[in-house]
Amino acid sequence: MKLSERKLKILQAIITDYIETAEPVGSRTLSRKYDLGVSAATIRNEMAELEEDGYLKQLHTSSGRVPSDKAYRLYVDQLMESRILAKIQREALRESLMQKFHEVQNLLKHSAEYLSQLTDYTSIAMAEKTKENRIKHLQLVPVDEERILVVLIMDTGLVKNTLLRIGENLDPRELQKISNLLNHHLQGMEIRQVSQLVIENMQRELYEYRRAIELILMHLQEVVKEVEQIDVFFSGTTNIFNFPEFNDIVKARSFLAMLEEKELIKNLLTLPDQEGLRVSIGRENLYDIAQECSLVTTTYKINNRTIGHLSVIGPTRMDYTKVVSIMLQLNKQLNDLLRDNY
Amino acid sequence: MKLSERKLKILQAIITDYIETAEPVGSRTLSRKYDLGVSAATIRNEMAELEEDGYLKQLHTSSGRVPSDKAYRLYVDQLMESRILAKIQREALRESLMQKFHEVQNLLKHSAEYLSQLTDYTSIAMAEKTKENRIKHLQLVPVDEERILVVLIMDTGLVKNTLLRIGENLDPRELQKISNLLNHHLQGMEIRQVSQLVIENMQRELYEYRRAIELILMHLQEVVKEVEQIDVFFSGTTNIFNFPEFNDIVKARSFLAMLEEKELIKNLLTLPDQEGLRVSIGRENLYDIAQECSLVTTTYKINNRTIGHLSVIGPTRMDYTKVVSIMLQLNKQLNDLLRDNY
DNA sequence: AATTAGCACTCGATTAAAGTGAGTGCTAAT
DNA sequence: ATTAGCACTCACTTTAATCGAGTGCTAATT
Repeated sequence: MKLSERKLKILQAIITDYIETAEPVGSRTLSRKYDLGVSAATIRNEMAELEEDGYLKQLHTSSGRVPSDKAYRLYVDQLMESRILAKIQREALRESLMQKFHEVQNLLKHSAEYLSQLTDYTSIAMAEKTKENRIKHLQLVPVDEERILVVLIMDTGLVKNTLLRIGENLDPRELQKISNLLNHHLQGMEIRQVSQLVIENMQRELYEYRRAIELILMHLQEVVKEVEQIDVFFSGTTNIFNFPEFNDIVKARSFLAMLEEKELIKNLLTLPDQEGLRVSIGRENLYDIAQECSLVTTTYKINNRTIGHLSVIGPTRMDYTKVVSIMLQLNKQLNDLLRDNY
Repeated sequence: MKLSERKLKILQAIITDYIETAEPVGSRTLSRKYDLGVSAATIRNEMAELEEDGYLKQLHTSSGRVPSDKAYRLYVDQLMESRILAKIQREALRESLMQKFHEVQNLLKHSAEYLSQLTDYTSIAMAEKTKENRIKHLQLVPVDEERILVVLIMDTGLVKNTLLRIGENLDPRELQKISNLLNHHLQGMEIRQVSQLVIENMQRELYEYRRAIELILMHLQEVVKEVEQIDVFFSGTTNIFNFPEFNDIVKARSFLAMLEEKELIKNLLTLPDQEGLRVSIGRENLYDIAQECSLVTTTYKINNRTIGHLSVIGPTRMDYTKVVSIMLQLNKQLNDLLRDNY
């Protein structure tokens, strides 16, 4: 069942108008505001049919109509035309990203900040759990007589450093020796894979430091446990107050409460393994609280392993054109950066 | 002008009741609910005088009365008796903090999480700018052929690591040599103090690596610039929806918007250089938007240098007794931890 | 002299009723 | 097939009426 050219035109006008005004749109407004070449009465008839087909919804008998999730889906898939960001804006973006690139862990976070500024919606940055990350390098750094700093570099660029109070007083040369041994045995492994056997092997090899080795490895296990917590960052959360759909305190509250549920956010962002950019609209989201929201999400990888997601979340009445354009741009720039640096 | 015993008793009852119910309290409720030994009429007369003295406010002629900031101040300074946390709770807290202690940077953040959970208010963790931090140790770690990891340890326990793409291919021994040189010259200095002269000295000393040395130092300058941004973390922001005073969308919005103003938050938390615990009530805060809020703030130091602040923020009608008790406990535990580890 | 009971009064909050207007569906004319 | 016309619907706004917790004042009581 395909929609006629005219129905599409009307539907597009309705969606555009509703995205702009957040008010249910009626036939009269439509015929006056948009040049559709037919009268209000005709539009009324077409609207009735669009409603039958599930593209429009009426809040009550005597109100204008509002696009359904199905309509937004059609809009995103077919009607919308993505704009290209101005070149200046593009280059400013690139500049800013470059500057923030020193610390990999913060890249997503900073990107989220730009994203919420550019789109005026709320943005989410989520770093993937590092469960399956492999050790790339491990370094022991002396801090003072009592303590060392353990620096752990993963293959996805994640760097984790933690203080460890070590009983013995080890000089830098000794530490280097232990570092070398650890690197030799652990490189390319997942930390959780490190078995008792491997530990014993190492202890045998450097018998005089067997206590230190044990301490360090116990410590690493704990650190990894900590790292496995989901790391979610938000920007522009108060932007939702700009949207009439959240103007009621209960809605606003439940939106903000939703953001605090890390598990839920994680599931919203990671759903199917889809390439590039994903738009999920309203009831397409499996959680009740998210069914009046839409998300536009992109996924980032290093070495073909997902390192995180970036997402824009807002009401289903979202300016998809704007958001998608901006995210496509950002996606491109970030991917370039990641490719060049990893 | 001192308040009579009876006035104090009445005032205390009013504050207690208002903190509990958030409703203006009238003379009748008061005489019924609290055993004050006098009739409602007498209370009415006393209340009228308390209002004259600025301890109570009336929203309109025929409403009950509400404590003023002045009343809260009196309450916090004289009437309130801080409870002691149950021993079990105390030990659970200690346990949790210990576990999160691996990374110094995250300690404040995690503390804030506990704080908002325990108090049911919003909590703020703020790390001090590191402008004046001194370099404790600096380590160059090889990552692969092209890049090294620069690990910077400050005397306040802050650790910062950043990737640096370095042109030359340096083997670990060479890197160690440069590390040593850098440490020798830079230890105990503030990064911003590192002058061109120092750099030239080092370059002369290790002439063959002069390019690497320059690169690293340029890089450090940039990193420090980045670190100087204020780092603020919140927990339990949606708790404010539990308070009737923020039940109106405009108030809730402006509260949340206030939190997003990092500069403002910084000024709220750092005001006077006061030891221990500080309570600032309503209009005592210099910013308009914060004048309906109270903050309870503690400051943390390492080596007598401030490393950060922890704060609980909520309506002036805050359960000061609860919040202050909890914060005193946490403060003690954290200080113990910091003393033992730094 | 201090305390208390009694009472008229105030004023925000709640409820009820009336009025408004944008939008619809249907019918008949074009 | 399209459009003008019209009666009808229903959320939203406005106005009026009522309610009730709380006060201040006065006169009686301790």
